[in-house]
Amino acid sequence: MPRPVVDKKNLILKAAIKVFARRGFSRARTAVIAREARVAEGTIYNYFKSKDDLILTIFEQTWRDMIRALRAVLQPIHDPIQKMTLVLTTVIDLFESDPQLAEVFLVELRQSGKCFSSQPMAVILEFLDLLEEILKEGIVQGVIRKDINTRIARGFLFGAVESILLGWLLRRTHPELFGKEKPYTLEEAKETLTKLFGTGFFVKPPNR
Amino acid sequence: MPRPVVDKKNLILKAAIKVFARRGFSRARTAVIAREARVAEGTIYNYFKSKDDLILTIFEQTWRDMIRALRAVLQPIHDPIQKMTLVLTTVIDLFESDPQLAEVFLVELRQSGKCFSSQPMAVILEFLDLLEEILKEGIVQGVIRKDINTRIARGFLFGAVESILLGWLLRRTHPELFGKEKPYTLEEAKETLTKLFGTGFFVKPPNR
Amino acid sequence: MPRPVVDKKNLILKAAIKVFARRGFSRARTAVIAREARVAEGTIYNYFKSKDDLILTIFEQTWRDMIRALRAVLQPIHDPIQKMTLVLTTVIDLFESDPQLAEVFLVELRQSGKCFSSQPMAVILEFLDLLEEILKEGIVQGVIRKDINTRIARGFLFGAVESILLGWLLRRTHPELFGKEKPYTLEEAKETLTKLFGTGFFVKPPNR
Amino acid sequence: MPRPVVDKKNLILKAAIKVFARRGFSRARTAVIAREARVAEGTIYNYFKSKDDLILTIFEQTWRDMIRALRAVLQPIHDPIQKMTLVLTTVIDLFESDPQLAEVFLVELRQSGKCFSSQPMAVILEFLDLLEEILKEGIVQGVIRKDINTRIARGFLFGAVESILLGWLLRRTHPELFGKEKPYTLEEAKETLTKLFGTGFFVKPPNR
DNA sequence: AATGAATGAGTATTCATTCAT
DNA sequence: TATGAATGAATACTCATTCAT
Repeated sequence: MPRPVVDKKNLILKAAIKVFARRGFSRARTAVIAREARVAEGTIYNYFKSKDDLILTIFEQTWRDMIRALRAVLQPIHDPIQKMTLVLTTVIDLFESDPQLAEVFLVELRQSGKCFSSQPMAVILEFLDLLEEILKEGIVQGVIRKDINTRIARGFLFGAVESILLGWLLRRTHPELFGKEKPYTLEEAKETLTKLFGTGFFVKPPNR
Repeated sequence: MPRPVVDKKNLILKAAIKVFARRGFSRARTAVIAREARVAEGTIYNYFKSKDDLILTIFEQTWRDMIRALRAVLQPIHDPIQKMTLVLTTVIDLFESDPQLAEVFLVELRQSGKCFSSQPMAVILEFLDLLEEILKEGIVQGVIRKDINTRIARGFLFGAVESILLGWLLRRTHPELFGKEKPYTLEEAKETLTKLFGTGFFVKPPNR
Repeated sequence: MPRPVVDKKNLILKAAIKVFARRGFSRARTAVIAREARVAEGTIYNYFKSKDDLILTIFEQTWRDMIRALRAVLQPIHDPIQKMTLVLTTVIDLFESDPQLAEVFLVELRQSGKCFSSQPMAVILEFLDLLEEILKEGIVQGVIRKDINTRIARGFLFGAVESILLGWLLRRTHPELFGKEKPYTLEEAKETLTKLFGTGFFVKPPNR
Repeated sequence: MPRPVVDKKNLILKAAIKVFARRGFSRARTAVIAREARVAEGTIYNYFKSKDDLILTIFEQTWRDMIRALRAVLQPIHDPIQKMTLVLTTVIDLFESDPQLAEVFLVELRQSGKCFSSQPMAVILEFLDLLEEILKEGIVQGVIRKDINTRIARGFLFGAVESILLGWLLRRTHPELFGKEKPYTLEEAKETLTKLFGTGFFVKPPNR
């Protein structure tokens, strides 16, 4: 009855995040991931189907965990505005706290050629659904304007968050691209997002 | 007077767009691009440094042309709101008119591993600068609220456009991902964008 | 009295024959053999040194059993012609009764890279010796011509049997290779073998 | 207009025969074949689909050449007995003159897992057809007995030749397998073959 | 400029075998 | 004996790029 003393699957996942962030997806070698995880190369394939499966699992698992956690936290809140703010800032905070994970999600994942296949899209859609639910609640409660297509609007919110994170990340990793531009903090970005989200989506702007 | 009877560089570029859209960047073979362009494999390398250079050139050239055209059209217009609307809808219209180009920009480019390197970022930044200029004009003219970081806000606009286009494209290419969702038109998306942009950014929302 | 309830070694051997016949030697997976035998993968290695050892053991054991059985049956017979006929038809009958075994011997064994090594050759040589003994008896008794090299002649007989069986097997497994050829039965083949073995191809043999 | 100064395809084929004979098919490395042929590894794949294709081509081409040459030589001969003798001895002589080729055909080919697929079988069948034609001519002319199934008989002849060659080859490459056995020459083997082919094993053949 | 045969660096994955339990 | 998770050696093949013509 051989007992896994340690959770090898997790070990490999952690190692993969590190290596993907360091070298990029396509330049990351499975041999290096194995060494970093202190397992044999073949062991990776006891837990994952392929290198693609590895990055897709990282993606999916992180989002699923986040969505589950969000739903729990959202439960007792009733104000849709507060809910939306919580969701958006939570996502940003997660990636701020783990820039390697952010790198993998925003940059490296796209190299895998699978990033728009059904597996990862399913979880993204789940997140988009969460956003849309909140928008709809807001409409019902009369705090969100009702003359918008929520399916489209949820995409804007997602796009805005991506844009914030990607801008922040690239300024960290490739500052030379931005010349002497004064950088901004994620705190500022969240504020701006909240303002624009708020006054963009709120009912009763001047004369509507 | 040895004028090239045909513009081979352009021939290659067109062929590349077709093949990238059909097979994806990494699965696209330079040999196939050459065949499609009816040139020898080596000829590609008389005009382009590498396969990466090929997709990056497509990217850059398209954006530069678009930015140049936009600046020309924008010249006589003074209303920043009108300007911004024109910019955003023009971008959307371009990709709507050439879905293969959209595929290459939104999906395939990301596989190249160079998509966040200085060459393509420079032109994106140029576009972002254009957006920011308009925002600043709007602030000066008092029609855009001034309590926002324009550097951050321009990113939202860009992210929103990307999100619209990617959603539209994926619904075309992978409808199965979206189940029975009722699709939306780009026309609807532009309307929603204008509404949210407008009432989000305008001065004099309720009590500010 | 810890008697194994079942003979695992034999279980594994039977499973291996099945899998080798189904997938071919090199495409046969030890994991599949283990599953088929309802033992753990490692258990195979309690009984066999390697995958090669497995197929070689099948080969060797089958021949050894056959040779032992043949010697017993041959004992009371004195006519060399009768003996030879018995030997050849017995071999053919064995494989006819177990086509999977035939597949393994005639086709799969050859993939192992060990099929001409000393272990399996030893048993083949033992069979060839048996054939040669009979030929020599025939010569002594004056019923087999004495102007032939028995070492060479025994090879012919073995080759003829192989050719019969291989032809029969391939017509079963790959009928498409033979087009519309009318197949033949092993019964016919045995008859032809007996005729040609006895008196050759020529009409009116010259004067020996 | 790049001109191949040397026939690379042939160079590769020759190198492959050498390496297959030296190391065996499965232990032969494509890198070594390339080095031996003084071409790049990739060049092999400009001429051959795979490593399997390489050995299959060697097999097929040699047999096709032999069959073509045989048909030419056979043309003016009318005596079926003479024809058959010529065919069998020609095959034996070819392999005697090129033991590496013999090694590849009799031993290494079998490791490829493709040796009974349609491509190589087709050419073997062509050779078997040649043998059968001769047998049938002999029957028509009344020199070959007509009470045999020629389809089966041709297999015996092929099997006999294989057995001669394999015995001869193994005695060269693995003499230890045969203990102190006095070896025989291919000359002796051909004689024995001719005798047994003609008149069989029996002394004083009965009355047919 | 054009050609296309030649190049060769580069690696994910398999699976027979082991060994701690 | 039995287990099965862990191991890691081993390698054919691709394809972007070059360069002699």
